[in-house]
Amino acid sequence: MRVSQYFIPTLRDVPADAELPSHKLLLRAGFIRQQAAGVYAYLPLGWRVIRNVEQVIRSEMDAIACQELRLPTLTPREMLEETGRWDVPVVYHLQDRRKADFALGFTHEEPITEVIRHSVRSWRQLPTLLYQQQTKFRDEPRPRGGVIRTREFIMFDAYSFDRDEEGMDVSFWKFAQAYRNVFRRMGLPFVEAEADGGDIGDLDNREFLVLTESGEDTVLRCEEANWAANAEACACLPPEPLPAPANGNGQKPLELVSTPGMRTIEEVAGMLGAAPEHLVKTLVYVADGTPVAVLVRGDRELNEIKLRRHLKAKNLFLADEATVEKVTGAPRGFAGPVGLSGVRLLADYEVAVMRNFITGANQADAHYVHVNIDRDFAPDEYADLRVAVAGDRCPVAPEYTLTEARGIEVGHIFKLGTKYSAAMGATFNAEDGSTKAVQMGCYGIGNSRLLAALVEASHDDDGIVWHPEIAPFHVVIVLANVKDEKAQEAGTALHDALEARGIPVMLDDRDERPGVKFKDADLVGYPVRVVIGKGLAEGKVEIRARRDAGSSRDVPIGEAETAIVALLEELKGA
RNA sequence: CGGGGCGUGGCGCAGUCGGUAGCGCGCGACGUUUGGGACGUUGAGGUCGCAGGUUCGAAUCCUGUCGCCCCGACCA
Repeated sequence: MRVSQYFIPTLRDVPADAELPSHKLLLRAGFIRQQAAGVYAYLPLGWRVIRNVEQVIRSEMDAIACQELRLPTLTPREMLEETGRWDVPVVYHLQDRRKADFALGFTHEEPITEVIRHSVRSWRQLPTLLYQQQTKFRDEPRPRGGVIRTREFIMFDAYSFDRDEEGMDVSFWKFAQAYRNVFRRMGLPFVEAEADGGDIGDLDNREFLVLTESGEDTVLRCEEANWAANAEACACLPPEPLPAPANGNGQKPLELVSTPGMRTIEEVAGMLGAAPEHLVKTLVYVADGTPVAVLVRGDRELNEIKLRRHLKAKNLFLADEATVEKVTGAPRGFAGPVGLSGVRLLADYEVAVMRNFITGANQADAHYVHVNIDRDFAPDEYADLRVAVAGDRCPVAPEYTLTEARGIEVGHIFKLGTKYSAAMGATFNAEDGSTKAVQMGCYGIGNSRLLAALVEASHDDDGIVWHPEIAPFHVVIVLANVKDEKAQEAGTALHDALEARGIPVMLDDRDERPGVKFKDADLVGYPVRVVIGKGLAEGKVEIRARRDAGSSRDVPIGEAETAIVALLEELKGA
């Protein structure tokens, strides 16, 4: 391929609305263009990377006998109503000319289960693994970060169907391994993390994240134990009990203090000269219509996912001012556990070991100091309810502490059990003659998001640095001076030789100054750059790896082909 | 949905006491140039997001509306 004939609209200036490095570079290097918020066109270079990603996934799916198919993008309303998902907020709805309702596919559990329930009758047909790579539509409240979070995106989604839970387990781990292979082949540094399954299923699930500053998710890691979890799902161990003070129980007398207008933890702590961790905040939530009060140490965040799970609540939100006042008898900012009645009172484990702390007094402009559990109040129960943070003990190896990092979720795998098969009647005849619901799993990779994650993970000040496995082209041959006929001949010959070997190669034959071509080569990120220029007089060409300017070396033109092939092999391995 | 910011040639921007739009890059032509985003000459390209309003006159003032970005909520 020749650069002069290829559509590579590179930009010198960064479009003003790009902030993330990946977004800037993908725009500047001519890989993507925006059409609307969260809606992007993939230009030839970007599309080649997407196709390479698909191809890597395809080959790993072949390896586990997972078969590619193609489900419709239009999903009939009735199908989504079977599982109660027609009204999910992110679904795009539309009507045909007869006023029949359809959704644009936002995920495909229903359509795939539809296929299975009509075609799988016997245990002998299971397990079955199926996947597709297709556009998904989700009306995201806030698209962001270029191609990281979009409303229309390309996704790999796979589904497993098994006879029983053991089989589902086997399929789940097959996919986990396939995912590792996929990301490794792309040279992508990733972590596997325990995660929250959201509403998709609350069984086992596992996230694959690329660690990068600009990630949307917070990951807590224990490198010693090789363990990680998404912060929203990371368990917190109950703290060690405090050592008993020498002088009795160490409790000071309860005291009511005036704190006019001091509502936030910072304000109260500041006024009373106490550290936030000596306060306990009392949060009032409404769970399925019933108010509950929750205690968390002042410097901690309540984890709503944990609370929702603990309460087994479908609907959970922070109470409004009026409800708070009704429950506590005080305006927002002064709620406390002392004297609180008529409401279920939960406390985070950490609160159990606190002594002489500060809380709201359930009256306007007042707080209690030296509050103590049992003496002054008693929670109905304790639970793990706070958000985990760096410095916490590792839940699986408590002798180590967790560190925090940001990550982009690029893959997520779930065990579904019979959630969808039961709802949709996907059953089969088991070996013992009974009728059972199929055990399912679902598995996703954000292909288009991966494009951004790959760039976030591999770029420098000059541009993108592609791994050969997914690079749009492996090699660029730069003709320093196109007017030089000898160089042209040599470049064309080398180009043709590499192409004949099946190596995707680009010949930069534009009538531009060399500097322009070098800048573009760096920006686009070809793993290997060959320059045919001054050295040709001595029969030499320059070869260098994009990732390492210092790797530049001159080789005799006759050895260029083998040197390039060897360099590509080296780059693939590392 | 709440908060903040921004809409002016393809891209980046300037242009508010209101007077009929400018700069850089890019683009076309010609010439010189050719190892890290060259230079000269010349040329094309803009209903100033849209709709109302105020005014003799609006990119500029007022009202409304649409779009885009960022933070948060949300993220099946």
